[in-house]
Amino acid sequence: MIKVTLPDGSARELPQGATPLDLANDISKSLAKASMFAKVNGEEWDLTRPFEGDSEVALITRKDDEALEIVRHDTAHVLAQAVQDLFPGTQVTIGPAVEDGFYYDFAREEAFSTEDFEAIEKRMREIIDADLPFEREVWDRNDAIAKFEEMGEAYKAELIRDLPEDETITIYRQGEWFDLCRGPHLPSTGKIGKAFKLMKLAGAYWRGDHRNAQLQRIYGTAWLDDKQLKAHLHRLEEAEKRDHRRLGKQMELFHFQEEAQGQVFWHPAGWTLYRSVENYMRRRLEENGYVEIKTPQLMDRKFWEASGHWDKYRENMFISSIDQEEKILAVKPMNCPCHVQVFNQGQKSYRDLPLRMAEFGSCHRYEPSGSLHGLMRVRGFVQDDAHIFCTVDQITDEVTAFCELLKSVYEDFGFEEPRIKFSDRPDMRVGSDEVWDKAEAALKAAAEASGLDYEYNPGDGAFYGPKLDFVVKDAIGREWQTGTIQCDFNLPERLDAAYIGEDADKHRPVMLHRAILGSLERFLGVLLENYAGKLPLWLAPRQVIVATITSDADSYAEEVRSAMADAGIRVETDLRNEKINYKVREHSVGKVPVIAVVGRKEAEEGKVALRFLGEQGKTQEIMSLDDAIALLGERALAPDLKRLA
RNA sequence: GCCGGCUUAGCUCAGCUGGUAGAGCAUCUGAUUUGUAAUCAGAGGGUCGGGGGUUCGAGUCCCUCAGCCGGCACCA
Repeated sequence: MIKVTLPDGSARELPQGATPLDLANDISKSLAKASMFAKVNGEEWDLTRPFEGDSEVALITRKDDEALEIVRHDTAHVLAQAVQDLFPGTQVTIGPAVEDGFYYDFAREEAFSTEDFEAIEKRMREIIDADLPFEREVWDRNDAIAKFEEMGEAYKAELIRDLPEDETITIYRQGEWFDLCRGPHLPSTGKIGKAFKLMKLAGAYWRGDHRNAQLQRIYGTAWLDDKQLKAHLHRLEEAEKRDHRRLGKQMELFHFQEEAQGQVFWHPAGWTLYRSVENYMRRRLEENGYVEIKTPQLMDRKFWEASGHWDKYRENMFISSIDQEEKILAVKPMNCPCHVQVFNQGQKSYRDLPLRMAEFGSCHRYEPSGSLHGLMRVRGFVQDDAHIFCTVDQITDEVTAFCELLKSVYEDFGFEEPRIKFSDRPDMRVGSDEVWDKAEAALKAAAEASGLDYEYNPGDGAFYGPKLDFVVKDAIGREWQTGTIQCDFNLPERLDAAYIGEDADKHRPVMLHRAILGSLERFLGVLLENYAGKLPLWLAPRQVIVATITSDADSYAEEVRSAMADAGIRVETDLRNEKINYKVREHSVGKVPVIAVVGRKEAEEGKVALRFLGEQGKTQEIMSLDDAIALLGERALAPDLKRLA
């Protein structure tokens, strides 16, 4: 007999060779039915895998979050079997569970088509209906390699070869078909259910390296039941509606065209929004002790060579030359070398530090064509960039102050707290290891002093220093980096930045590269998606539409518009010969936050009827024009100005 | 950049196996003066992404280029 202990501390005796499933059945039939897999002494364990002696056991049921992961992983196995059944000669590679579903990467000469999905899904359902048991087998390493090679599964053989020597090689069978897999799996394919759907086809490099062969990836989504699946598909549809590219068109904010690939044509409404954000940011920077500068678009390549950008990013830099001159100018891909030029003018003293130098810096980068994505990834963009020149001792305070400012800005824009990543030295970098040790230690200490909750992202730092990145999510869960702060001991050296210390000697300052919004373009994209286009009053390009009910109210409407405009409200009239229903609908669809309805009654009484977006069905607020102006004027203030008021 | 898909009116999209293009909305014109999410009627609008080919004939088939979309890779 063996003794198993459950999480609540209770213990049971089971015969030798008993499995977690036996345990579950011993407790109750319903538990056995709901169980998906087990954790035995902390290790993930199939329900049908016998205990290996006395154990501590936790049964994971459908209610647990981890259950979904198993279902997805199992669905990936079923997908692989279905594909190999239908398309002989296709090699399998890897197929993990991911957020919302799973994928499987296949190697096959011919391309799959989404038209194949129907047949594949059908075969998958057959495999699930067959209720094939998942059977775990431990194999000898060399036998496994030989077997997979014999089967023509070169990728699988390579995977096994690269596993650590002491790793137990397990394969899982489902009927005739089997795959190398660590497990665990459900007891049988029937337990997976059918709440899955193949979603999309994509290319993906073997082991994520573009120098390797490209595989064909099939993405699917999988859930515990149809209701969850439907809900997920519905979420995707809703997310599509708040795609900033679609909103940009609907709200006439901006457009793109192929003659200026990756660059934005801002329309009047979009530019109004852009300026609201920029002006807000400018005030926040000023309030926080920054000075603002503006530097050239084109600069001699020698500065980029000195900084190291030319070596690392030459391929991604636009250059400019002119017939009359030999020299090559680079269109600036970033602002730091320019800021060092400003810093280097005149002699700086330790008393000047920390010097916080900001620029709404317009930059251009030749981003790979496949990476361009609406406003989120462009070739021409503006950063709310700044460089803080400071001493080593000042790093912690400056990082802390920066993080505080960033949090406050994000709050003003209505964002949840962003995810934070700490990235250290990359393989391709400048500077000695000693300098990197210093920079990483300083940044980490500062992050910890600021009480940041960050994840470690090894090897992903900038080539000149480690960084903290701030990441937000878009409408369909894709993540975009916005803010950043980077600790740099290298560029001051390479670009010869210096200040005179207390000791009257020359010293190198540390540069903290930092941005809060990152690229204004990207931030606006994220902002639009975050609000699904329904921007708060202070950001809305058109804040109020004065809509008339009959033409009798035209002159009064103009009076209202003019008074509101004088109070600084962005307001327009709609005097068209249309029904009020029509106007209300059109401006609501157009995401105008406030519609001021005026008819004969309002004109006679000097009032307006305010209707607020997103409050459909709620009664309008009727008030005097003066009260309306006071109310809207106050509500339309940017959050920082509201705090001052 | 790589893999796959898409590109038809200002916008959103139909157009089967090849027989010289269609809807809704928008626009314009007229009528209607209207009380909180689409008033009615009429009209105009397209070298079907560019180039090349097959064919008696191409929006439809083939090649090629570009852009966009979805991933991957990249992201100072």
